[in-house]
Amino acid sequence: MKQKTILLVDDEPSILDFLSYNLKKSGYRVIQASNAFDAIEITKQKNPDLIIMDLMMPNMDGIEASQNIRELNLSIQPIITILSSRSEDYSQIAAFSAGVNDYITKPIRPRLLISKIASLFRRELNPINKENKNNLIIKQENYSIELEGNTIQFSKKEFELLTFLSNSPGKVFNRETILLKIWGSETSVGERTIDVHIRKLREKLGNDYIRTIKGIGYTFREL
Amino acid sequence: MKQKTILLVDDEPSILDFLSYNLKKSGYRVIQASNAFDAIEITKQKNPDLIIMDLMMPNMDGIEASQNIRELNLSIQPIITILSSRSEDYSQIAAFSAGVNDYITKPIRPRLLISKIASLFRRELNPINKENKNNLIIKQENYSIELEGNTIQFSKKEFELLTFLSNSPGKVFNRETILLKIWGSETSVGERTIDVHIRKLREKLGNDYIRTIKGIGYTFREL
DNA sequence: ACCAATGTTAACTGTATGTGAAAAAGTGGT
DNA sequence: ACCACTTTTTCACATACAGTTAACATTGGT
Repeated sequence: MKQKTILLVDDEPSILDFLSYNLKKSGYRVIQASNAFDAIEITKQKNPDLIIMDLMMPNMDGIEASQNIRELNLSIQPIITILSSRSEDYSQIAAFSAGVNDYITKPIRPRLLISKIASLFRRELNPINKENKNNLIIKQENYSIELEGNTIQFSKKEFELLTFLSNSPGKVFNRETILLKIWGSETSVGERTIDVHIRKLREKLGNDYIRTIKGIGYTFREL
Repeated sequence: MKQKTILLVDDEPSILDFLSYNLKKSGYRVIQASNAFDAIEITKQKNPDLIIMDLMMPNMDGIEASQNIRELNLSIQPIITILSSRSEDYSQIAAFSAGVNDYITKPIRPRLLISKIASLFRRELNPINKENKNNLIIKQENYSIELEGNTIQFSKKEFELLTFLSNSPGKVFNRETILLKIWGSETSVGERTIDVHIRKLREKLGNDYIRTIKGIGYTFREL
């Protein structure tokens, strides 16, 4: 699926560069900010999947910034991780209540960081159900599924949308979120496009699987 | 009392053996696993009382494994303890939010470990029952509610109103406040609209949850 | 017992979504 | 480079439903 975007926030350029280099090498898209205010602005505009933010910064510290970001009430909440030096680790409790998801202490070991990030993202993926839930078997390989014995072919977009929804049965996704997750943050495609794809899915699956929550979005039927 | 079963999970055989020896000597039944996947399987099958798991393991780390185990929703939740070396202690926050009960740092002092385990078993009363207080579970992401086991669907406005009221049980909100919070400051919508929505909520939930305080407003039942 | 506040029902309406068809963009073979 | 074909997106119109209103019924506090 879509490449993950990470926002780095630190007032020390050397740390920004060091982290940036390591993260890019691992295939992430990286955005940098040198202070908390920029970080908040960028978060609004770019919807990063993960924010790694220094604790000590001039003007506004990472915890305050984190709180501000949570208060934006974005429909897709970024994962927020705070960087701190060992001596500052007393503030972990405050951090947690400010909406921080994780905590990393300096000095940073690149390999540990990368595996930690991977694990954070894995944890974000909701219950993974490629399983046979109600006769519906999803075959990743060839964009097809088996429904009550019959194999149904899907196009790429259809398949992505279907698996995205069905990976979190019951959870309601708004259009904004769907666009971001399937199309990515760059693309600007009309919202009605989603409807059309939903319709195609319903055409193939029948009307029982995808439900519309008017004013909110779509959801894959629970159970 | 029944003999307690402890599941040890570590990729280093030497640690497994070392711990195993000490625990068995203290009268515990010990099962070993060398990776997280096996650990999850064994947990399903053997229902250990306590799991002691290394933090750093290939493929899946202890915190992730812990989360996976919690998500199994076993009727008897094992106590989960994470083993980590001193230098990794930044991850404690992530650990606790993943359902880990305790944390042990290497190097391990056998006598300390044994007494710690004993104390863990003593406070065995799992306070992790945030479920069914008043049988009503609000699933924010699904725009749905579980009431005594049944899932009930709500429309957007209904859901907003319900969550607003139920977030402050016992507190009485007047119509003005409700309008402001749910409809916003701009909109001018007749006051009777609220009544209609309240009625729809009561239709779905029964009359026991939302109470009218005549002349003042509405309140969600306390407790 | 009164009457203002709230309950209830059904009809109305605007807007979000459904739908068909056609344009645009992508893909692969010759 | 071209064509045939598939996928994706757009557009224009139809429809359904959530949200609202209005009209009437009922309640409960003074």
